Amino acid sequence: MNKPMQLSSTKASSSIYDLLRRDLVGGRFKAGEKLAINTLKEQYQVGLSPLREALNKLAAYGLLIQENQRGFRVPKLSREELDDIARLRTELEGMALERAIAHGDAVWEADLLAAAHRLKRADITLDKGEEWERLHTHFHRTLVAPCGSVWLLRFIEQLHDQFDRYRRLGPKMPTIRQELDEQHHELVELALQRDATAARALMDDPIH
Amino acid sequence: MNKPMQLSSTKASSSIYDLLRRDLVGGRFKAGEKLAINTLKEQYQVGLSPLREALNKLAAYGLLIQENQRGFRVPKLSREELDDIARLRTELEGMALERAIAHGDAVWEADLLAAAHRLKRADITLDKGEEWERLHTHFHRTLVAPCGSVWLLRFIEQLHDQFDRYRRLGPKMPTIRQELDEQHHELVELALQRDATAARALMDDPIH
DNA sequence: GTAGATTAAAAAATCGATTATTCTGTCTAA
DNA sequence: TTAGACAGAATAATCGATTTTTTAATCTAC
Repeated sequence: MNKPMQLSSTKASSSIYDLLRRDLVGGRFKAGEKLAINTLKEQYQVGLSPLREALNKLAAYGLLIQENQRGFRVPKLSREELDDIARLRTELEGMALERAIAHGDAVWEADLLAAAHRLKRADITLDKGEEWERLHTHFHRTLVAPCGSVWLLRFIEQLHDQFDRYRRLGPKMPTIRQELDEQHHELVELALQRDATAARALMDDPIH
Repeated sequence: MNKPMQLSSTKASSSIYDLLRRDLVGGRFKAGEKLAINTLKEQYQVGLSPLREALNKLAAYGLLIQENQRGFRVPKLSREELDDIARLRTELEGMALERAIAHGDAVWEADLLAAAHRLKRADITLDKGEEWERLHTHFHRTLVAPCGSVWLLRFIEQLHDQFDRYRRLGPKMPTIRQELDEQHHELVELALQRDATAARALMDDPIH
């Protein structure tokens, strides 16, 4: 009972990484913007070393561009890249969903129903916001979780972040929300029925 | 004529990253090994900051594990992960090859022939070694280059590195070389004939 | 003897300051 | 007027030292 037993890591480097990642994906930086390290240092109240290490990781992850001797920059958006990301994400998520349907057990079914339900509630209650984003991410993560491939999940996560950045920074599409509701519901139905073919076909629909 | 005009980046952080990546993929570290930062610092003759930034990038890339407050570790090998990597790599390369066959132009055909030829020469001449590895990598990179998806290429590269690490660290398979020769040759043939289906079928063969 | 506490040594993470590079505005020569 | 050179300011990258945390070894109470 003596040890404080710190449950979550209090490492400066990790937490600044999470914060920056959230803000980059959340579109709180302009595309193409140059990051002023000293400004960030003050804004996030961290030292230079942890900050630089976080920026390096984010660059390796693809949320930042690291230029030779001139610091870090937020990647520009392009129509071509958005298409690339959306298409590849569709294909990889489809692949993962097929495998998840083949391997997922009863616990998965329960988790999936729960995630879908919570998302639906949030859809009705809240207009938009961080909470909805969190639940939406969680739903998609749950959907493909038992696919059995750590690397596939890793890539999907990465593409998800990229896609979200485009969704937040790019022009808004107001009608998406309702279509999303129905698609999510259908996906759950098909997953529970283990209908891999139909689920994959639905997944190939670019909006989800 | 005054400026020294440094052609290649002389950034400590970048070069140590490349070196470490090469050595990790090349199997010069034991799987599961803990990296002693101070030892690395001396071995590679770099400062602490560039070294740590490189290690952070490698962790984000998946060639190192970063543990809470206890430094960096070389990932362990597991049969399951090898299967995961090999399978996913096969699927993604197949996907990329299909697209490359659809989009590749005459320059690609020439590059591909050249890369295949050089690889074949190296196969005959050199027994094994860094040069063969370099040419082998280059051949596979050329094969999928015009697939049109930056992100797909990025993931394939990543999986390629992972697979190579297993190939270098895991138990050796002596008969692979010859099979490789033939498969490479066939792949070129099918690519030039634009036979996507057959090429993909060949690609699905786990050894290549 | 053994579990748990205590402390010393080792290592990782972070900080503050220094060095190297790039950027910006001004000047000069054609 | 303008292209190029130059100097000063701003910024990025790196270093050396300090702080924090973990690991290992030893001790103490039961």
